[in-house]
Order: sequence, then structure tokens, then C-alpha cells
Amino acid sequence: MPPTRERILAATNELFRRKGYNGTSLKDVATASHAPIGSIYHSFPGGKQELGAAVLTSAGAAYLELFELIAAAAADAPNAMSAFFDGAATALEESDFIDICPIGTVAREVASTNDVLRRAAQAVFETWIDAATNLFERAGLSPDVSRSLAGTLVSALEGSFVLARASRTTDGLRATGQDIRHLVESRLHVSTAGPIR
Amino acid sequence: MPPTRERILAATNELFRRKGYNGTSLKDVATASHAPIGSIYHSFPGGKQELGAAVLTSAGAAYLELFELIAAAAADAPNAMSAFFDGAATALEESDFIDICPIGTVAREVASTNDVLRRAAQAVFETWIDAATNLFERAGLSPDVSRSLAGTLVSALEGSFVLARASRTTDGLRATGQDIRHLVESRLHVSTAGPIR
DNA sequence: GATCGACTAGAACGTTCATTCTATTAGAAC
DNA sequence: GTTCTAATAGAATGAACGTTCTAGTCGATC
Repeated sequence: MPPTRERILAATNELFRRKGYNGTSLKDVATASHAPIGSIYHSFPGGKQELGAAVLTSAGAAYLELFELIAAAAADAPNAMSAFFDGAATALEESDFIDICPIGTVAREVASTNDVLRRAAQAVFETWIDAATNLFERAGLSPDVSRSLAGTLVSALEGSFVLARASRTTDGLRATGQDIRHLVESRLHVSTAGPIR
Repeated sequence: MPPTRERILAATNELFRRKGYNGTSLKDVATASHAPIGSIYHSFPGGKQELGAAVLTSAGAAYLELFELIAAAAADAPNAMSAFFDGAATALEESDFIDICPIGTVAREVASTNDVLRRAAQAVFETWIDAATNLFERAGLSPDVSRSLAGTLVSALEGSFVLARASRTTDGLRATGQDIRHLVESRLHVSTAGPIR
């Protein structure tokens, strides 16, 4: 059995995906992680808020790693786009549509009411956008275009999770992957073979 | 003063944006709408769930109307894309980053735990995607490409709301608008002037 | 002007929430 | 083997939750 702190983080991560921040109680966390409430407060003295921020940060780091793995395995930037969305679609299907990034969920839910969690989510998104920006820059795009595309990629991923989860289908997710792939290809052609620049 | 039912819907709509479904209490709704709790149950006998579904539906219809207005005012489909995102960015800035679609928030929060609300959100997204599909078809794109782009547009909008709200900036929102605009232009060029089809 | 349904009003109820608290257990340090 | 800190354990607490319930108020209709 993994250490208590890890079990609590993992259980909370899953609960946040299913029920969001306000829908997850610490009793739920205690039950799912097989840890008493006292241990939650021992590992996270700041209570639910500190636990929430830790979950966002650790989940963000895990997704960043996954991002880099998929990007490294893809033949080029456009292929990486399809791979991101197809991978997300498969994960969603296999988990009966619960395996969706908890960060966007929590970010929307509490961005106006909890500045600590808002900043934690913002920091995570920033790491993803930085990583995607690097990917596009390495593919030959300008810093500005790369950063814009990175934001669009993360937005499209987060947004298509919402639609997929509401409709319980992944068709849209995969189609959006193709659209984003096409967008990146188009930007690459303009900048490397186009008449201007 | 508008009728009670309308006041309750409007107040709940705003509370959902700020705090999500689970974060909004019926006491909050009663206070914000200047209606007693009894009146909430009188107008919505099904309680919080029925109220929630009604908010999603009415907000969805309002956004659909807004979508059609902006699309009709734009010179063409690509211009409509920028207009959607710029309009959202302005609304977000003017409302101190709370004026973000409550539907995506609630959809992520309760999609796994409340099928009534999940279906309500799904139905709303469907109306938006249908409307956007029509827009792209009228611009000359095939039904398949149009529907895919429509899903990508809605996804990118919903997703960039999350990022904008977390970062409290609208730069990314506007940049994504330009990317989506570019994507639509690219699809139009391929299908109307390209060598194939 | 009496009657009646629609609406207003908020107290009451049982549950659940995040947090705090007091014990108890386990294992390293000396 | 004693000591001491870290971790476990869950009962206690007070606030807040969604819902139900009982009164009271309003305005139209006869």
C-alpha cells in the first residue's frame, strides 16, 4: 500500500473528477483513501483547500509528463495533436467518462471564490502552455504563433472534455483533434512555404 | 420587478457562474432573488435539480440567440469567429471574470453524478453545435467538416473560458479566436479553391 | 364581500459538512 | 527499554445544507 499522503492525493484526484471540489467531502476522501480524517489533516494541515491545491499541482505535473511523452513519441507536431486528442478519447471511454482532467473542473468551480485554488490552476495551465509553446517553436513556428496555438490546444482539449462528458461520446473529441491538427499544419505551411515571411 | 420565477432563474444563473452547482445554496438563491425559499419550491417543485436544469436550458437558449445575432452581424464565417471570442473577452473583462457560461461549469461538475443535469447540458450543447454547423454549411463547407468545426468552436470557447478565468486575462481568449478564425479560413480555401473536390 | 387558488414567508427537521479535539499506536533514537 | 515524535483513529462540534411544513397574504372571480 502506498504511503498515506499519496493515497489521499490519488483518491481526492478521482473524487474531484467525478464530483468536483464542492461535491467532494473529506469523509469521501477518508473512505476512498482508507485513511482517517485525522491523517488528512496531518498531511494537509491547511485542510480541504491545501489538499485541493496539492491535487491540482500533482495532477498538473502528471499531465505535463504525459504531454511530453506523447509529443516525443509523435512523428511531428501535427501528429502530436491527433495523439493528444485520441489518447484523451481512449482514456475517457475506458473510464466510463470520468477520467477527465480535474483541474479544469475545479478551476471553473472555484475561480471566483478561492484565490489559492485559482492560482494553483493557473500555474498548472501555464506549465502546459509553456510545454506546448516549446513544441511548436521546435517545429519552426514563431514564438507568438506558437504561444497562441498552445493556448488554443489546451483550450480545445479542456473544452472538448466538457462536451464529451456531457454527451458521453468521444466522436467530437477525435474530430476536434483533427481540426487542431489541420490548424497546426496550416500554420506550418504559411510560415515555412508561404509567400510571406 | 420581474416575475418571481424569472428573478430566481436570473439569480441562480449568476450564482452558478460564480460558485457552480454544488457551491450554490438555495438560501443564496433566495437572498439574491429576493424570493423566499417557499417560492423557489413553488416555481420549481423538483427542488434544486429542477431549478438547475431550468437554468441550463434558459441560459442555453439565451446564448443561442446571442450566437445567431453575432453570426448575422458578421461579414462572413471567419469574421464571426473573431466576433464570438472578442465578445466573450469583453463580457469577461466587464464582469470581472465572472460572466462565463454556467453550462460548462455545471456540466463538468455533475456529469457523473446527476443524469438529469447532464442531459440538460448535452441538449444545450447540441443546439449550439447545430447552429454553428448551419453557419459553416451556409459558408459552403460540407456537412461533415461543418459539424466537426462546430464542435471545435464550442470546445475552444468553453475551454478558453476556463483558462481566462484561471489567469484573469483575456489575451488567450482573443488569440484563440484568431486561431479558430484561421482554421475556418483554411477549411474554406481547401474546399472552395483547392485541387481536390 | 366572501371564496378560493396562487403565491409569499420563514421556522423546523434531519443530515452532512469542514474542522477540532483527545486518545492511542508505532517506530526510530539513544 | 525508555523516550519522544509522527501518524492513526474517530468522536464531538457548530454551522450550513436541501427539503418539508404550516401560516399568512394577495388578487381575481362570483
